[in-house]
This record gives sequence, structure tokens and C-alpha cells, in this order.
Amino acid sequence: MQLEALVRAAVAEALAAGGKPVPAEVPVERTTRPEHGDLATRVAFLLARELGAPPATIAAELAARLAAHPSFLKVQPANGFVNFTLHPTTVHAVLRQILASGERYGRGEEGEGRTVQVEFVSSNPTGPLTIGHLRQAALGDVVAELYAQLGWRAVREYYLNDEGRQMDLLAQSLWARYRQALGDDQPIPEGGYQGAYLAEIGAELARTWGDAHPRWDEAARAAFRSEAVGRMMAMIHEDLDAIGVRFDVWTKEGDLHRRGLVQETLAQLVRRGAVYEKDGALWLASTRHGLDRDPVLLRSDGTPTYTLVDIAYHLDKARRGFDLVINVQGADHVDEQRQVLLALKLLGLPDGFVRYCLHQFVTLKGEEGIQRMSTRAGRFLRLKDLVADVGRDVARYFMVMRKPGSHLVFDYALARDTSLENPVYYVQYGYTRIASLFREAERAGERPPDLRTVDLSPLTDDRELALIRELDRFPDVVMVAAHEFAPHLLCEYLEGLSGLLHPYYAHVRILGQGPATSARLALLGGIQLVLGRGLGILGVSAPEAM
RNA sequence: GCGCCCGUAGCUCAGGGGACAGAGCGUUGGCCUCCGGAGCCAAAGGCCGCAGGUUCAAAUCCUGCCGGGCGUACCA
Repeated sequence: MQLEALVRAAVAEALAAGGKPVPAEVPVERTTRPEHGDLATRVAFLLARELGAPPATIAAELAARLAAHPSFLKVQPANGFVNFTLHPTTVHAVLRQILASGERYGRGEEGEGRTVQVEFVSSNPTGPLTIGHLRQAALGDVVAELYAQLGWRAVREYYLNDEGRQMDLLAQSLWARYRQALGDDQPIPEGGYQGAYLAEIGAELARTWGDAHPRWDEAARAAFRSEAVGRMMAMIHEDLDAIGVRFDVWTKEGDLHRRGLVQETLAQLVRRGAVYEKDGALWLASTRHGLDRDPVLLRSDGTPTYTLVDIAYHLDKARRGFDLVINVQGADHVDEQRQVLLALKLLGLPDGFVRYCLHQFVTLKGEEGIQRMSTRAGRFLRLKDLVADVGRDVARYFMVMRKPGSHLVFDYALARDTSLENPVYYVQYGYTRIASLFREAERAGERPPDLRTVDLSPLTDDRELALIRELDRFPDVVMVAAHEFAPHLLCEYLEGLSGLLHPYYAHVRILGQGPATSARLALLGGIQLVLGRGLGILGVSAPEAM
């Protein structure tokens, strides 16, 4: 990050000095091949048309002007690019600055104390959380943390849909299980919940309640509904604890109704002429604004739909003073998202207030091939059980190591059985190895008292300079990962950094090398700092020993 | 049918206008007197789904096909 800025400034200055136009954004990128130097600019391509000269000529002139710049060892034109090889002291300065920043390294200021609300999981309390929810839990948690790194105050919120028909279905399913346990062969209702977890609870209720609810009546409905929701919430909390996700706020759908927000939202939409009546129901006129269908807001029986409540909930988010709202949702919600965004726009909320982090579903690759999860059908892998098997670190890491928009196949056997080849351990081992080495240095009396003041000039090996250049990218990776809801970029970065560290370690002796030892320990200290920071953001542990 | 997302190495996936397309796993072959071998080194493996187009430059942007996922409810 720092290095790009340095090159960008040098190029801009050279262009200006040569009487050339300076683009608003001078493009600077890392090279992929060593023969192209460390960084490169393709600015000559941008200027070619305007200057009426071939890129190669412009690049050559620019390179000549920058040849004597003290930050660079070499500045060479090639195919219209200008390639920069950094002077080692330029690179050393980066490491020195990283060590001075310490745990602050990679943090940003853009949030300026503003508040972002991240809503995720928000699973209906109809069963325990599954591997399907895990992706969302891990994603939301990490996105919130990424924003916190950028100086935002992040609020993690769970929206609890504890009202409506699904809850009744759940209650009735539980009641059926309860009856079954008493020898009364009641069927699970049409579209009800088949999972064994309800059978267990049903059997327990049969023991404690006896034959108190022989019929599915109002009393049974109330009793079983309240019991079911309580039990489901307890399971959900257990699952969230297992992966280490903690919510700051739980919002219940019932509260939105009680506060009159739903009616008020509808009234506002009506007042703005966004609603029409048909077949006894109230509809949002979405097709008028380019969407493919109009959703019902208020059913003909007078009850509000999920969509209306969702709109009301978001209006409430705006009132609660959040500066930005991020909703993490599955791909099955795209249509709903458009409806909500449209409604909010019609209600006068600013564009960009709500952003969606949309993710594709997880499929589980196990002994029986690839299977879709279904809570309703009782076919799922419970989160808590998964974590017990593969560990929290692997569970979390596997869920964020892929781009959210891509489908993710979770190879259960691989996560569990071949864990030694796991990218999670590869990254963690980098951290651990350095920790171990520092212990060894301590014993040998070779550990410098303060890494920040060590003379770095012995760091001349290509691998050492490449490692420092890689460390320089960290703040940018954090920023892009946050803005694009792309934690996988951080995983990739950490794996890449580890992929430089391990070979380096294998080939370069650290201890017993005189002044080089101190310099190399300073380098490793910087690497360990970044690995630890990165793992921390992902919610994955950075062990001192494995 | 229509809308959105995705087709990249055997598998799982990065890269989303720039210089010869990357990683992990798997496969094949090497490296343990040496700071933790949970490691390292090397090899094989690709018309980047197909066909057009835009551009000095396309895996990347546009169009059309083909294949997969999701949605298209007075479900949530």
C-alpha cells in the first residue's frame, strides 16, 4: 500500500516535471514476474492517445527521468510498462514502520467512529443451526470485524422471526412428536418439520407434561409454540457459541409489531402512493418501478407479509441511527432484497444506506455424495457437531475462504481427515513456528531487546525483500476485503504470505548469524504480527504452540 | 418463459481490461547430523463452457447459445 503510493507519487512528479499530463489516478501494480521488477505502471498506455506517441516512447522517457530516484534501484521501460525495482532501504523502511505500528498495523480511519450494523444468520427458530447457516455466521462475523478494523463501530444483529405460520407449523410438529411419544400416532402436519430433534423434545415433554394436551387446540398451540421457540433458541445459542459468534442485538419480529412500526410503515407507503388494493389485499406497486412482480404487503385477512415487516425493520434501522447497514443473506433472497430496496427508496432513504452481502449456498460432500441440506426434512449437519469434529478454526476458515458469490462445496472428510494438509494449519503453523523460534532465540540469548530499533541492512536476500513487500499489502487487503465483502481475499493473502515464509525458513538459517540474526528476527516479528492480525480478523486462533 | 449468480488444471477454488493464466488438494519423483519435516524442492497437468463482437490489449467488457444453482408465493 505504502509502496504503491510511493511509486504513484514519483511517477506523478516525473510526469509533471516533464510537462506531461498527470492522470487523476496513476495506475501502479505489483508485478507477477521477477524480471518485471517489484512494481510497475502502465500509465504510458493511458497517455499514448493524448500525447500522440507510442507507449514505449513515453515509458522510456519516464523511466529515464526516474532513473536517479533514490527510492529505486532500477527503473526500466518494457513493452510500454515502466518497471520499478525498489532500493533495499526503501523496503527496510516499510518493515520498520510495520514494527512501529504493532497491533495497529492494518487498521484504518475511514469509519471515523461511524456505526455499521451487520445483520446476519437471522435464521428462523425452527431448528438448530446447520452447516448452511455457518457460512453466513462466519461471513457476517468477519465482515463486521473487517469494518471494525477500518474504524467503524460494528453492531452485530440477529433478527428473530418468532411470529407467523412457520412457528405454528413448528409447534404443531412438536405436538405431533409429543403425541407419538405417548403412543398416539399423530402425523406430522403437511409441510411440517421432520427432524429427530423435535422427537427428542417431544418425548421429554411427554414425560413431564403427561397427557395434558390430547388435542391440537388453542391451549396446545400456545404451550407448544412457546416451548418450541425457547428450545430452538437455546439450540441456536449453543451453535453460535460453538463457532464463537456473539451478537450485540437480538431483534424480535414481535417487537416490531408491538411498537406499531409495521402499520406505520404501511401507512407511509400508502401516503406515497406506492400501494394499491387488489383481491382484498394491499400490494406494493413494484413493477411500476421496473421490478418483475408486485409483492403483497397486507394479506386479504389483514395480516402483514414478511416483506412488509422486512421493510418496517429497515426503516427502524435507519431511525436507530446507523450510518450503514449490511445484510448478509443467501441467494434465495435476491428478489426480496430488491423489493426492500425499492420500498426504502420510495420512503426517502438515501441510496447505499443498505447493502447486501449475498452468498451462494453450501453443499456438503460426504460419504453419500453431494447433498442439499433441509431443516424441514430433517436432513442437515448441525453446526455444533461439525465444530466438535473439525474444530472451530477449520469450520470458520473453510466458510470464508471462498468468494461469497460462489457455491461452496464443503468436503467434510477432507476438513476432518486430512487436516494436516489444511490451509488453516499451514497459516497457523507459520505463526507458531515463529513463536517457537523466538523462544529458541531467547534461550540462545540472541533475541534483540527491541525489534523496532534493529539494523535491517543485512536483509538483502530476494526472499527477505519479497516478504516485506508482501507485508506492505496487508492494510490494502483488509480494506478491499471489507468493501467488497470478500474475506476470502484475506485467506488468500495469509496463505500467500505463509507460502513465502516456509520456504524462506527452510533455506535461510536465522539463529547464530551475528547481526543478520537480529535483522531476520525483526523480519519474522513483522510476519508474525501480520499473520496474527489476519487470523484474528478471521476469528481463527493464532497458537503459540500447536 | 423471465430475472439474478456461477462454468478457469483430475478435484475444490483464486484472478473480473494489461506483459508467458495461479494456489491448495490429488498424482509422480526427490530432501530428515540442521532454529518444530504440520516443512522444503521438482515434474506432469489448461483452446479460462461454446460462438461472435468491442479494444493497441479479453479468462476479465458486450451479445447470443449450452450447462448448473437460486428466485419468479396472500412462504419466510
